Amino acid sequence: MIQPRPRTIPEATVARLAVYLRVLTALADGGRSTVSSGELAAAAGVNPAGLRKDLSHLGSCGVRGVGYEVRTVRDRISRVLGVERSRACVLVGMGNLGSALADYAGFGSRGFAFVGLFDADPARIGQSIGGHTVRQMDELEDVVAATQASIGVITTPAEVAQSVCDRLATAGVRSILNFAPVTLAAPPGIDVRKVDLSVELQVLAFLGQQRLVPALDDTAVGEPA
Amino acid sequence: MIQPRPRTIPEATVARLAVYLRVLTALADGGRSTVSSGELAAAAGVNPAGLRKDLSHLGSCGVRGVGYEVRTVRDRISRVLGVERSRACVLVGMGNLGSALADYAGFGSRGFAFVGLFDADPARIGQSIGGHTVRQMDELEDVVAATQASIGVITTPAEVAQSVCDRLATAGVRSILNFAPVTLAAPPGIDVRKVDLSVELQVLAFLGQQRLVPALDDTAVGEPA
DNA sequence: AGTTGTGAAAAACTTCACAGCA
DNA sequence: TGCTGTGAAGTTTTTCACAACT
Repeated sequence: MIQPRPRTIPEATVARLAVYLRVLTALADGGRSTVSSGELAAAAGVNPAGLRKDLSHLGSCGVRGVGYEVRTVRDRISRVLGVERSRACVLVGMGNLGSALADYAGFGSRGFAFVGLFDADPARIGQSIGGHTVRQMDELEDVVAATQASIGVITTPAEVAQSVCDRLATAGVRSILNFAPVTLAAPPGIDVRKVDLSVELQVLAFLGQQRLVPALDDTAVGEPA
Repeated sequence: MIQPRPRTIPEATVARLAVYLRVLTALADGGRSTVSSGELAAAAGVNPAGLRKDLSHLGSCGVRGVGYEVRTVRDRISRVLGVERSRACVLVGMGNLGSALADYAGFGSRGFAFVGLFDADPARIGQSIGGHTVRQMDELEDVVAATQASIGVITTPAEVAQSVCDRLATAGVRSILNFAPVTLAAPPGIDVRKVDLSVELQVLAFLGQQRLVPALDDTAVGEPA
């Protein structure tokens, strides 16, 4: 039984492919035609062998002794990641973070189009952010249905995030990116991914602190000096 | 105080501890005195056995047959994560995202204090965001030195992120959280952590698309067109 | 009974090392 | 020669299963 390419690409690989795609796009724009795994890996901050293994998941297309053809690999990653077709996203919660996302041009070039911005605060409704008008929550279901939006982004306060999640799921969104600092429960079949900025900072702080400790080995963790 | 425990807590565990801490804080505020690993795990979105293993890294303190004492575990995680003492952070790049972070109250309660906001754009200098005044880049080194800031957050455009990173590192910052969509090179001993919002969306989109595909099995991903 | 703490098994991921090919 | 592609080894992380304890 021949199964040369397992149909599933590891999640860790997918995340890195997105990074490679960015680097390759920049290289292609700069007129570069080939790269070696070493150079590409350095630019992406990963190990060269790992990069080669990642690329091998897309039925890889390097040339031994030479390297990878920039545009070929770029296009192949685009195709696998589905960047080619644009995906409709709705964004709920137009506070500072929501506004920042709505206004960030980088998403458009990566195949994401915000087709609806929503907020519960009447003061924000009607405002224009990143070329879109903020709508009231009532319209959420209709917009999702009309635009076939498949992705929802939640940037609301934590208290309402779950109910927004429920509404998005019911409305037909299939993937949710959650910035609210709560763990969301979603029906099976709905993919929820969480980005927690405080957690990132805390991990960073912990690692930084840990780097200093191994000398003073047995002083307990929290001794104030 | 004997310390038979290995001094290193796995990074994956650290990230989850931060999540548990949030849940425990909410429970404590709600007057709850004990939780089982099952309930806590559900609230944090993880597997109960994994949660127990995570907590075991802090010399765990559950009661068999009963569960964990909410405040005890909360305090212990706080101590290990170093949330108790406040950490000085500087933030460079006061666009939408930078402003959102500066204005987010959640950081303060988690032990992070922004002690300096910086931007290169003269139009932004002097503005007040989240109770702090935006300063010009010239002052970066002085502020880092004066405040002993150990964490730097980069929310600048990609093009200048590397130079900001270099300046932060030279100024004495030891950990950097990078939101700019580039991979930064930093001197050894400096910890860089990256949050890439586009990558998160792309992974989400890929996983969503992948869920639909397994039917059409052999239409190859990489047919050279 | 009910729940923790943890060794041991399993899975996922990373790195190494080198064969294979241009 | 130089660089890719990949099996194999190594490491980390997750999951399981159950003894230990209240």
